[in-house]
Amino acid sequence: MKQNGKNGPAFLFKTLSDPTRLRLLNLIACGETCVCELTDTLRVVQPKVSRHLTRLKSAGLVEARRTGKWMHYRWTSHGDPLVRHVLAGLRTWMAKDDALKAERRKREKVCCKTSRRKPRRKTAR
Amino acid sequence: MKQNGKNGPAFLFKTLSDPTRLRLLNLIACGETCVCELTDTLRVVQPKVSRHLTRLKSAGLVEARRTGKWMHYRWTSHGDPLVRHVLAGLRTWMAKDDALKAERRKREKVCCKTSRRKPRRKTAR
DNA sequence: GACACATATATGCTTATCCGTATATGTATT
DNA sequence: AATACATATACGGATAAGCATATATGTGTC
Repeated sequence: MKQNGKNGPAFLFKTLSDPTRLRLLNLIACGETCVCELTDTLRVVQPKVSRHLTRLKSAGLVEARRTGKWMHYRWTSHGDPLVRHVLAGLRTWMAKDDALKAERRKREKVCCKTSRRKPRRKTAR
Repeated sequence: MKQNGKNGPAFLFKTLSDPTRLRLLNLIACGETCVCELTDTLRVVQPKVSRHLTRLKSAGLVEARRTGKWMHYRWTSHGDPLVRHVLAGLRTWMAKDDALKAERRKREKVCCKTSRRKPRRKTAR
């Protein structure tokens, strides 16, 4: 029932102390998101995204679901009270931040292979 | 009049990611506390306590007041919304933690040098 | 008041450790 | 085999611990 990662506020806050992870949480806050979408939107190399997602999951902040090759990440739905509380405050803060707002808009423009058409070629840029 | 330290959630959460700093916040949560009381209760060397308190202050989590040789630290009263929100959640969590509860009780037993001169000032929450 | 001295706290500085990143390689699905 | 994602390793930068010392205030003595 418990996640394999460490618990306690120190680990939670350390997980939240990385800017890249906050950017990831910001995008995932809009809804379930696959890794390629995150990589394309943030222009961050995929291994880096993957590593941070693993950390977010071990802290109980996000959950993952697999469909074929794609991993879909979403905000956790049944975290402990402190996690839920902090996430709520973070959502409020992120809604107001201009840079994060821009990335959320950009995410809408990125053509994700899972949700839209399936271009045979890789998504360049 | 804003704090000189960095702002933003990444810095805030990083500040909260250290166990010693959480222990300090836990003791200070009970009311204004001087440094000697913190070192005696936690059995942490004074320079270490001092550095962590500086960090907590730069993150806007605590405020300091000087009376003579003694520095009194207390939870911040006018932080930004995210700080206030996170502190509130943290207070709830800390109230339930057994180890922290024991340290709060121990703090009451520690004879602070300032207490002989005048009683501690409890701050309203 | 000027001085020496004690106490409370802060700060340099060095060392060790932690942590994020980049590159490369491995695994799984189609 | 190609694609999407994960992990392993090495490395550089950030940061905390430890020790010594500096600053600041208070107290006593003259």
